[in-house]
Amino acid sequence: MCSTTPAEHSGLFWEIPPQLTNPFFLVSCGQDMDLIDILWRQDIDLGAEREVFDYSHRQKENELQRQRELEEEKRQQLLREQEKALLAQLQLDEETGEFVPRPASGAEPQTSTTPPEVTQNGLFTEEDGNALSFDECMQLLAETFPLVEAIEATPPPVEPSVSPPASSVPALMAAHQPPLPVAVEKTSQDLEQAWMELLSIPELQQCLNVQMAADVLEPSFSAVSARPELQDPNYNFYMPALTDMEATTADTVCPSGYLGTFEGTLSNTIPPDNLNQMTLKALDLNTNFNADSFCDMFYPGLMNKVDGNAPPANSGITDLPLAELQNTSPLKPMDIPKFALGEGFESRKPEVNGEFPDSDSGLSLDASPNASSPEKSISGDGSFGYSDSDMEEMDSNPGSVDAESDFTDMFSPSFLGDGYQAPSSVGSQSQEAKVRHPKTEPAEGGGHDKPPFTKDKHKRRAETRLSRDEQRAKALQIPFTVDMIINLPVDDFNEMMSKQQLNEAQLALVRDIRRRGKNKVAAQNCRKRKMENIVGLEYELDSLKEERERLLKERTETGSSLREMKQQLNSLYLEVFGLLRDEDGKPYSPSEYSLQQTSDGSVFLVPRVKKTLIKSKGN
DNA sequence: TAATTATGTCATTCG
DNA sequence: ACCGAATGACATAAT
Repeated sequence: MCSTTPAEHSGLFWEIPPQLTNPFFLVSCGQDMDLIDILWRQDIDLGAEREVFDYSHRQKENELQRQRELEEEKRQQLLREQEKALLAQLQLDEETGEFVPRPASGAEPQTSTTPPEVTQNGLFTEEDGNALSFDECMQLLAETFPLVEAIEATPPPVEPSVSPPASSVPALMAAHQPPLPVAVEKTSQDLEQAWMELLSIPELQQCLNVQMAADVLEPSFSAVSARPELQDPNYNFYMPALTDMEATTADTVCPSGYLGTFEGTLSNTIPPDNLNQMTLKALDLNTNFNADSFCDMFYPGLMNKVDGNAPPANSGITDLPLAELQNTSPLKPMDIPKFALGEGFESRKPEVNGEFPDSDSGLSLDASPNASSPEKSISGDGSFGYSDSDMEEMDSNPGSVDAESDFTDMFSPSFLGDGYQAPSSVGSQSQEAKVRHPKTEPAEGGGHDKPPFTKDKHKRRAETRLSRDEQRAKALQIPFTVDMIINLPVDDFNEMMSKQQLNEAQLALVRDIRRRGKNKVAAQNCRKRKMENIVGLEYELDSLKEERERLLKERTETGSSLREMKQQLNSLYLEVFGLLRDEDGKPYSPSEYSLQQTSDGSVFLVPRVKKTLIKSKGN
């Protein structure tokens, strides 16, 4: 019966009795005669005999008695719930966060965990007919007034574009109910885009993280965290819901005006005591449409923080809360993997595991393998789980290097473990090289970057990253900076090492760090020199090419000049020879005479005949 | 997706 | 013989 729990109706939808507006309810619920009973009892002036409504007095009396019993039971249950609501806010958060039925109310059959199908099929038993009546009412109401009622029932008019929680509910319903107006989906899409843009703002993410850190320690979230919808397209609703959820506790952090809108609408409609109850009920309602999405919508922070299944692109966000968790919570480092693995998180997808930032720096990846294969947990496993992808994920949080460092520091002791043995430097390197990459590939391959965060990912590529050796040094708690280890002169380095009592693993690591660091610098210098050599050679090549061109040009010019001079000489010769005359005043024949110049500059006319004679004699 | 580039690392040689 | 620099070769990430 939908009208048997006044307290449940004291809130949002009380003004709209579904059983009166929806004929389907009367039919499907199968308790129309009970309703008539009630109506008859409530209004004695009905003017008609009871027999008009009843099949028989006997049946009605039985039903009436049963109805009274149920009402009494409901009333008691309500009292218990109200007591609990007044007891502690924390408990209420717990319930909403856990998404499970209220623990104390044994008389309450099924509420939030009731499968949606049960409430929808209309096959009410007498017990869950009462227990689910309000859910049914909510569903019917939602079906009858999908969007309008949800918003209009809240007195202060809320603008959909700035009220993610209010409008996201119908959006989620739309995923399950095709008859919804198209405008609703469009609105949700716009909201999605708007949220993507909003979430891409680092400041806003940080703002959200601060709040998330405050709720990290909420004890009951395992049921929420275990769900696998990491790629849920409704992820965009997480953060709005998060802000909504946390607006109740941390209004001061998030400046956005919409944070309190949904809260405000509820609080304006119902008394504060019923607020959480109403939230729970509304939650039940929406489990019919998209339970996962709705859960995510209301408890995103918990998911992000606890199970480490934060949407990968959001990995940068999760770093900070995790780090803060380490600092603020009584949890010990070793508790984290136990916590993550033992409380329902084992259902995580494998690739999601790798996606968790810092995961194999001691949390999830290396925590469990540690026990099974200790030798891999030594420096051999990429030096305590630090790998290229790890570095990438660690550095993924812009400006949170400190947080990451704290994180590493927190986990290093547990990482070393009792079975830790000093690796030989050579062995550690080779083994490290073997193990590191296969382990990181799944993490890389399992990326679920969401569009809003791709910019972050690109951005963080440019971030300065802690080198692997720096991470290793942190992991082994080397008391020196990598810079000192590498750049100190030999004497100073030896002196520094002698002052500190380091175990063999630390010594080996320090030696490797120094060797690698030196070699890294040497390689850089070598490459620099090589490049300089290449540049110098290229410059020299250009110079030589220019020289060659110049010489070729000069040779051409010289040749042409030589030809010109020869031509001039020939002309001069002919001119001079033409001016010569013999005793008879006749010109000399060029075939018989020629002009020849001696070394002292004198010019003589030499008869060619002699020449030919000499030549003939010589022959 | 393939090609190219940048960088880190190891092994080896050189001074 | 030892040590550190230099460098070739390779692997991997980034472009």
